[in-house]
Amino acid sequence: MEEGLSVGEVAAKTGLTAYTLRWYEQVGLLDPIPRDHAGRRRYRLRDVERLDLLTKMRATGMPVREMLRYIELVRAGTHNRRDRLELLEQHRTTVLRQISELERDLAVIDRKITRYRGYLDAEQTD
Amino acid sequence: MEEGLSVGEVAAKTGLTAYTLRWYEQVGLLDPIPRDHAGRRRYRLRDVERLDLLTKMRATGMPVREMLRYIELVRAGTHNRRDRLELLEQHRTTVLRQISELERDLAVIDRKITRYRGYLDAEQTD
DNA sequence: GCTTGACTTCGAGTGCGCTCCAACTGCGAG
DNA sequence: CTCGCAGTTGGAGCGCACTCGAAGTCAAGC
Repeated sequence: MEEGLSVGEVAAKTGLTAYTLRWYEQVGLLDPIPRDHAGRRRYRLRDVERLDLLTKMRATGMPVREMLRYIELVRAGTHNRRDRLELLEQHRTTVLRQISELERDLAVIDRKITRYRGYLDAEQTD
Repeated sequence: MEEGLSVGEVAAKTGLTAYTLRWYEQVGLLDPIPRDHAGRRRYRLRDVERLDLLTKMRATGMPVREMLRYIELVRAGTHNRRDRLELLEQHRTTVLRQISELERDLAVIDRKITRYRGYLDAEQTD
């Protein structure tokens, strides 16, 4: 048994496709993944851990461009943790705003739903 | 003063661009907008009201394709209000799931934030 | 030894939702 | 009367985030 996970295993684990995993590596979101003797990727724990964070960033709407900014900070060393923190906190604020806008907009749709329910109840009692 | 609003006025009101408004009409999200004697669009109250709903649908992540399905139901008459209601309720469920996923994913990012704060506090006290 | 299937690379293609360009028209202000 | 601006059309283009096709390699199972 080889060390680390294959691209297919990581795909299954993260919910990303193998295509996307290779593309993430290509654009620099992942560091070059080590290969086995046959040239196949073996993802290490730290690669998978990074993907855990990256997928959460994506899922909360962070653009790939900004994820890349973050990763470049990570690569640059530990002296810029304040910058990373700031980036994450900014994103956090964005997501919270996003959530409250969703709630606000959903309320409008809810009113429409209520209206339709009213029509249908009225029909019922005809 | 003409009846109704110009495309620019509606753009300002809805936050959509004039380009997008024309495109919505073109793809069928809006019924053909009446024109003044010079061929310029004059949006009626009902057009703007529909846009109010459409923008909330979009903002909550409904694909244009599905908005179109809804509008086609609206155009088909009042006998399918049950279908419209179902579509809206389904979207409601989707949005609620979306919100809770955002919250769940944000929690992971929050943990990272907490970690960084910890590092920085430790540095501070060095 | 051959097949199957998961992997490799590179570059091209896709779907979505706009966004813009070019060329033109018509209205109101100065 | 001219200028500038807001509008018109049809079709092309764009940015994003993947997604796929083609052609090839390798290893394990029958």
